[in-house]
Amino acid sequence: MSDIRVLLVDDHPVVRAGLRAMLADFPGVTVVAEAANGDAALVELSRLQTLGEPVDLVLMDLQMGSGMDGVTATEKIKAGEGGNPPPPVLILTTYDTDADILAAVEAGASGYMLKDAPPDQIRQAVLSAAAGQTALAPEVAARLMGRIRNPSPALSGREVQLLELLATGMSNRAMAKQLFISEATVKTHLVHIYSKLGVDNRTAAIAVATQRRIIRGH
Amino acid sequence: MSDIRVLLVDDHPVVRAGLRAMLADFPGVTVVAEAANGDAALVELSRLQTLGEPVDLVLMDLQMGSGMDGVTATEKIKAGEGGNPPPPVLILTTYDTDADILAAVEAGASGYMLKDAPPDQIRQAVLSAAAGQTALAPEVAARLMGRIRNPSPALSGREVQLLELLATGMSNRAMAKQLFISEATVKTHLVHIYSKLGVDNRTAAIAVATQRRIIRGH
DNA sequence: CCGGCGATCATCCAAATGGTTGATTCCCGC
DNA sequence: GCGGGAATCAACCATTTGGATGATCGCCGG
Repeated sequence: MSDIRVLLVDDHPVVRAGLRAMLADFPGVTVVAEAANGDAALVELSRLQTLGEPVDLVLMDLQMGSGMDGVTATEKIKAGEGGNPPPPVLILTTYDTDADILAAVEAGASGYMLKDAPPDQIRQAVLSAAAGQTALAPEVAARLMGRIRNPSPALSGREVQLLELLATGMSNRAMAKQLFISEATVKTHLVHIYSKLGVDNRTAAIAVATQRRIIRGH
Repeated sequence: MSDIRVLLVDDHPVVRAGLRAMLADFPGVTVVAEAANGDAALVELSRLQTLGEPVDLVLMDLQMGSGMDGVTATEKIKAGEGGNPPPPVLILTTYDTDADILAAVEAGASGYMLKDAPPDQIRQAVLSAAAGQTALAPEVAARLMGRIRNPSPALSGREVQLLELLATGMSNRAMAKQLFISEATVKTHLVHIYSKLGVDNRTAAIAVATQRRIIRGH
């Protein structure tokens, strides 16, 4: 059986070097190309396919300093824009906020690992994802489990989106413009968010959402 | 002349592997130890010194998932807690926010590089820092310049205190009670805070203050 | 095919927040 | 001792937010 052919996507040369070194120690895995962002990744994907050297797995960061972000790139890859058939996408990133995980999974990612994971965990994830299985970091899996077991009122995708804008300090009007909806709708969403989070104003909502890692607090 | 002896400090195994691989390509540089956080770094430093194998340079991330953060670790290293004489500390991190840079420089860091820097830039920085010189990433240098030209007004202690309560989601009335002052005073403070931070509402103030690390957002 | 939920919008009203002006006290530094 | 900044408070007014009610539309699952 031939090696798993991996495409690395990360905007940090240091991280790419680390993954390259790490994957070199895994038997059965070969890094065939690298890219610094989503745009470059799509280019690499189709380039490799036209060469008859398809990629078996994309290992990608979510946050990219410049160019297309990981979620968008994942969507495009899964839509077949990088050449068919689309390879599994394994997300390897720094943060484990609900919003990030949800977005990645919805975009079609096959796995979600954290960069502080030990090499062995990363190895397992790479092999699983390449084999078409789902690979979630224990922390991530636990979070999703807790979310299912706990009837903690789940925020809808739109509500999380609102929360994220909220945390940047935008007013209702600004959010309405940004999302192309009316202020009335923004207010409706906010009321729902407040009741689900058990708070009664926007700042408290941000505090709780940040604490529960629903959104990122950096 | 013997090699520059480097201690790597980063909570991500992937990043450590990347730096290790990268530094291995630099002639005259040897990685003698690694640590996942500030506490471990201090232990390593004194351990190596008692072994008569002192460290010439500490290459450290600012954000560490667990344990002592980079700024605190830098302070302690410079205070001689890792064994004397304290080695130069080169910060290699992801973010270039004003507060981060300031804090690192004030803590005594000899340099501040970004992880998305090309290997060559990192190599230069390592050599400079080990030679006792200051090494700043171009982006960072530019930012510091802009900061000196355009200094932002400092918040008073009371104002920071207000901000902290604000970030927990408290209303003006609640903060007034908590601080034993009137709502009017709370509002006055808030207005001052807004103008100093260049915002016009409380959520934006929290966003800016969190980003600048005036308050902690986690 | 029907019920429920998410997303959208409207209206009305009460409460909180934001902005302004002006004033007092205290303390620090020149 | 005087100027200035920090901290305190008041009164007023405009704007924003919060809360309640009700409604439409589209989609998904039983």
